[in-house]
Amino acid sequence: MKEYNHNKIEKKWQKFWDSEETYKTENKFKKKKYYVLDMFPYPSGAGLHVGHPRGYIGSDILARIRRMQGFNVLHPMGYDAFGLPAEQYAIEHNIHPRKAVEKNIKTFRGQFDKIGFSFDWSRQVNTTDPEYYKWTQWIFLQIYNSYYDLEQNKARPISELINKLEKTHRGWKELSEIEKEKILMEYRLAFEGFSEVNWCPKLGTVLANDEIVDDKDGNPVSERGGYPVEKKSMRQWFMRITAYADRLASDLEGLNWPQHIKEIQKNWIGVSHGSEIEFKTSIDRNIKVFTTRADTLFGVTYVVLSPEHTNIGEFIVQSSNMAEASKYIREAKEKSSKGDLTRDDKEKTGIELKGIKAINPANGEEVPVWIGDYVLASYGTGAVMAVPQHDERDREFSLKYNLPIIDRPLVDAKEITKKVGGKFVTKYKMRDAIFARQRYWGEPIPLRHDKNGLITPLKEKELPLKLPNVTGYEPTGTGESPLASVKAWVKEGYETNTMPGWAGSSWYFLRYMDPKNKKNFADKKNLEYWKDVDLYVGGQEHATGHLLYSRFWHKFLFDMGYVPTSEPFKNLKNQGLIMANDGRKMSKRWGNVINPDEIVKTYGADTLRVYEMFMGPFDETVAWSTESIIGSRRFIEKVWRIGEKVLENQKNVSLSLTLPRVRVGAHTLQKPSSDSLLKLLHKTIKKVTEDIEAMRFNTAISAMMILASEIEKEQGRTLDLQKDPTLSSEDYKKFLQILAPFAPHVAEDLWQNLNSQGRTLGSLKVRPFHSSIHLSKWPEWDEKLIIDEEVKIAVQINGKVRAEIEISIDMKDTDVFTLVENNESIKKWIDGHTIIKKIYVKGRLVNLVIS
RNA sequence: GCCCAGAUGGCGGAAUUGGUAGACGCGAUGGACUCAAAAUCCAUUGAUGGCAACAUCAUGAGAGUUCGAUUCUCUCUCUGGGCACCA
Repeated sequence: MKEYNHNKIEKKWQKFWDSEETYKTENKFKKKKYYVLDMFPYPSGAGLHVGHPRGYIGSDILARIRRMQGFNVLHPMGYDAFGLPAEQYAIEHNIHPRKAVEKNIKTFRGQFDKIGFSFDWSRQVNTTDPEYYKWTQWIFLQIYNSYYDLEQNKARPISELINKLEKTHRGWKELSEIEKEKILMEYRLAFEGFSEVNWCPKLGTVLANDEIVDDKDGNPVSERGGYPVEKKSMRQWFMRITAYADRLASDLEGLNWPQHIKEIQKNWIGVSHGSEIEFKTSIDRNIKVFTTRADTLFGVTYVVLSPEHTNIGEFIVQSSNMAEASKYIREAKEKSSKGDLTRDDKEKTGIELKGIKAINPANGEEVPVWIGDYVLASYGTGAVMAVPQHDERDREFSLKYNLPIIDRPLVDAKEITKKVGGKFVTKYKMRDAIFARQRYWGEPIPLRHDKNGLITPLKEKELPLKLPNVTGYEPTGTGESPLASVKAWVKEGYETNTMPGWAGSSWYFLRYMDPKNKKNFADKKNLEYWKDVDLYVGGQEHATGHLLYSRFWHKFLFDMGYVPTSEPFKNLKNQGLIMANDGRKMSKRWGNVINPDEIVKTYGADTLRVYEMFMGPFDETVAWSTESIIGSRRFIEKVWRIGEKVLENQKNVSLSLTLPRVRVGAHTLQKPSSDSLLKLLHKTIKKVTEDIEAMRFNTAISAMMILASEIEKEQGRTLDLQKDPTLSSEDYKKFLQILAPFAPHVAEDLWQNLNSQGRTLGSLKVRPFHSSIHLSKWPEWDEKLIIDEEVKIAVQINGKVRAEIEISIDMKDTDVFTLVENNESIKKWIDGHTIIKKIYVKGRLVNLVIS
């Protein structure tokens, strides 16, 4: 018997698949398609650890079974290589980011190849490739040149808006280009604006909210380094994602995604339906408030404005405590470290605007007007009607400042809104997305600014606008992108901000459909054929980032008629994390990282794959245990041993034949499988098929382990007695086929050996080539074979199991009860008792309720 | 604080719509094979009592519904994740 040498076998077949192009996907438009996608990785310098492949193995198993089931499978891989870490790495190692990315991609590819994935590498994409980001820029321009038409509830070209404005607004034509631009900027789906950013002078960079922590005095500092952070207003590019808030929220319902991911997105979008109500005041200014509780309008005791409210100045100048109020606002702004978006949850403060009263439109009551830092300027109208009786925050504020709390009856929200002339509106927590980074390593934004500030988009033929080479990637220290110090760049008037990391990843799944297209981001025919992603596998950390942004872009492309579906990912599955042995996340910093290369070297890729799928449920967090891998390795070895024996037997039979025919082969001349083993085989085929489709890989493997053990036992018995296996090699091949998605190398090796043997005619060697097991037809199970006619059922007395009996599956319940009541071990329990109730659950159990 | 998910042997985990809790794997103990070791195979392995047949108790804690609850309901504890003054 040959030794199981995983290194030899795995290398051999990886080479074979590569040279045979086993996994190459053609656009066969007649064949039914299946698109299995992994979230493409960011190729970091650290390479893959053992946790990364988990999702890829799961999706690979799906890709393989679908291929065998006759689908035309698209299963691509690529790299999301723009972004801060590459730039950081470049600075630290003094190497151009492009070079660093190239190097890291090579490492990644090497690691991928060792694990035996069935990716079609001819479709690889790389977001930093100018041929790729040309289309990222192109999509940006489409978004820039569009607005959201509220009547049609979809995006339309900005030219349509201009037409409308020309017709309806006489003065439009007289406006200067700059003035027009200003107005249009209010509509464009990609627009320029200013925003307060978290500026860290020491790092010379802008930080995201989650990159900031509080130091021991409660002051905001950078997470990295602990340097002070301040606010700074900066020119930015934005994406008007809020235009899609409603559709992004409501379309979630139709998606087959994990419930909690949908929940996270829903909360993030934060839809609330309410009313906008105007309060007249004692000065010549109204205060518009937003409320979801118009029914509490009679309970209003004061009105509060945010310190950043747009009209705050006009109120302050008319108040009798103007100096005090201005001082309060200044302090409030300083206090809010992370911008008004997420003011720290400290104690609420406020100040009354003395001398100004607001009038409750419901009953004409005069109430005081306050400024309070618990009101956010960026949500609703930036002003709130306070009802301490029904709102906890208003109550807290009232208690602190000794404001009255009154109990008034509730009224109908709709009626009262109408009565006071309010409007029904929907508000969202979600903000427009900032679409600019003051960084080098990102897609250049394809726009020109002229001296007067007029913006012109680049023409399509000018794309891609390639990143220029620079001498240094360090932040400029002024907050501007390193591109601002490239003379030629600035001379052309090119935008110096680059796109954020999520730009390239918002549409890459479309590029895989037609990755080499030079005329379009993808050809229409391909887009219509591959349509959308049937299964998307990735981590749940992208719930509010990538998964939301790509839905947004996709909806935009759908509105404009570029893609055939309004949602990109029909089904989504999240793989769970693999923690280290010590229960912590795998990280260089804890020194607990396990490299898959080492596992592959010692145990083999097939073992790694089986183990990672066997560890636990696919979507749950599990801890790595190198100790436990051995179980998966033993299983593979068992499969190997069985295979070697099948091969041996086949050889014996074929030797005894005088004139074997090539096509018939030895196996068909063997005895059919024994009943029980055949039955088990078919049950296993069913279980594995169904489990893979539901991504219950752990139980699928468990079922195959049971089958393998049974086969080996049977082999042992029959070989010892009569040298005649009871499992035909045809049946054994079916087992190999269902194992193939999990352990593609061993399965292929044994499959090829079994197939090529029958083709050897004495000294006449037939070319030992057979089509791959991975392109063979997935075995079917025989429903008739699976049914158990005799079943063991439990007999319970008052819910406690007292005996077990064997009955035929279609026995009538009365007969079953008779059998049970005459059973010796049951008799002793029912003697002297009366049977109150008899329950028979078909094929499962009998329960007798006795007094 | 609010929202979501989860808790089962020494460990990872199984358990169709409520129906024999602990499949499968790791580890452990004993045995076979071997000069020996490795590998492999066999047996045992939730707890307690008993020589045993067997009995009792067990799915984070407590209650409830039910003939029957790991599964459904309520309360609580802990763990993981999300949001964090969104009116």
